[in-house]
Amino acid sequence: MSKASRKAYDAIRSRILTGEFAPGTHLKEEKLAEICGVSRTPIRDALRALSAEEYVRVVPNHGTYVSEWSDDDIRDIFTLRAILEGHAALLASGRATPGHFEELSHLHRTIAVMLEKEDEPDRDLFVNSNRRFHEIITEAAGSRRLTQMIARLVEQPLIARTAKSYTRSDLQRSNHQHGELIAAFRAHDGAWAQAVMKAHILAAYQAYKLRYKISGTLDAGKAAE
Amino acid sequence: MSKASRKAYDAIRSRILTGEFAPGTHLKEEKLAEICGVSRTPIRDALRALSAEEYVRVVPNHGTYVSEWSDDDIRDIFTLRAILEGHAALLASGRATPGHFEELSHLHRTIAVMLEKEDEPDRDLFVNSNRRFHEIITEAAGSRRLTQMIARLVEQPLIARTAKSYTRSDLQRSNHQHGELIAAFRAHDGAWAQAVMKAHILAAYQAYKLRYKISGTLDAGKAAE
DNA sequence: GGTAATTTTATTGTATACAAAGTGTCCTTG
DNA sequence: CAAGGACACTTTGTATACAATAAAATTACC
Repeated sequence: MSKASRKAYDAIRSRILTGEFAPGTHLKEEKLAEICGVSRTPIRDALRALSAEEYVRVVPNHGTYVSEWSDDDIRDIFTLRAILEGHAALLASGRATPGHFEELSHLHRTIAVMLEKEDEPDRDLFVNSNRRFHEIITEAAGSRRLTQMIARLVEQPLIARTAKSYTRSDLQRSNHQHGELIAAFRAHDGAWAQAVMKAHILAAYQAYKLRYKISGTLDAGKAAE
Repeated sequence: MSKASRKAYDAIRSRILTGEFAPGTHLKEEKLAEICGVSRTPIRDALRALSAEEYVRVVPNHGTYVSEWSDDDIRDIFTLRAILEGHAALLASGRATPGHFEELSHLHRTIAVMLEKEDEPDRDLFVNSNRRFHEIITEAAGSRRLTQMIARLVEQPLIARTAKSYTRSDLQRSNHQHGELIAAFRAHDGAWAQAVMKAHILAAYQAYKLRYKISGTLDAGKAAE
């Protein structure tokens, strides 16, 4: 994507992420063009890209609307994340380099240090470190397609909401699981890494559900016999 | 997508599928506009859409090129198909309706009848029936996102090439596995359905590899303990 | 006064013209 | 003769004008 399109893409995406453009909002091209300071052409480019990533849905001849996520969508996202990131962890356990280990350990310690302090946990630090932690693992897995699929699932608003729903002990549990993942990687035990990653993500879903009062269980559970 | 864009999309996509636009080809917008009988604007729409589906890759300020698939890409595609379609089979086993059963059985018989004849197998019939068979299962799984992910993986040229690589006994094995999938669905045994589906796809990868002389094993194999 | 047809208006879709960026060639110069 | 720079050319990127479409409001007719 090039200059103006990129500018428009970033501007629109960030406004969706912050909630300035709420789910269901009808995004009008002319208005967006004005906001972004470019013409409608790159705006349309950006909207099509955002549509491919499910941030918006475009209805032909009607317009494009900010995506609304149903409880079923949320369930599907966590289910697929558990499956795909689990697989990524499996692959990464055989392919991670010393450089990967080092960065993972560093992030693990960073969060641990933050959680040891008395005051309110720094959730921004947690969200960013956590995102990077997961990114490293999917990168280490070494499959372009897998990386892209996961990236499209891990939409930021959902992650941010999940982190907000965490209690201090949830945060500690999460970081403990990160530590266990590192141990599994060091042992080159793919099955272990995969199991920890799945548990890690299903626990996140549980926290999310409790916070946002979604009922129902995760289908992936049936697979984990 | 609307009229002109759709027209361009279909025209370009079908030319990629038939090989008229070979992998690596530089697709020039003006030329495409001439071929499709529309202006460059909908052509660009179509190219961006095809890019999201990995049919082409667009290099900013240089142009868009028909995707070339490496052996690693092929491996990733089959691996991810095994995982995701396996999961779809798991879900479908709990959600398939009598209507689904009926159509699956019909397709199964159609292929069986075709294979009983003495003459050369009708590969077009096989490809189409097979595609529909898998489509029904992913639809029955009832997850929009999962359906879309699988659809993006199952690119037609790869499927067509796979079918071409099949011997008569491969075709029979494949259809036998379809029968076993139906049995698993009828028994509402998700784990069974998932296992059969994974095996079904990994067998397809094996046939593909033998035909096209790709070496290396499938990473997913490690997961199937 | 209500309903249906029609006009108006708001918004997206398409074409075209122009701007920017990159590539290669040819000329100049050391 | 080689290296560097300028220029021309090709191709993509962006803006704008116009066309098509769908929704809403208004008017006419029953």
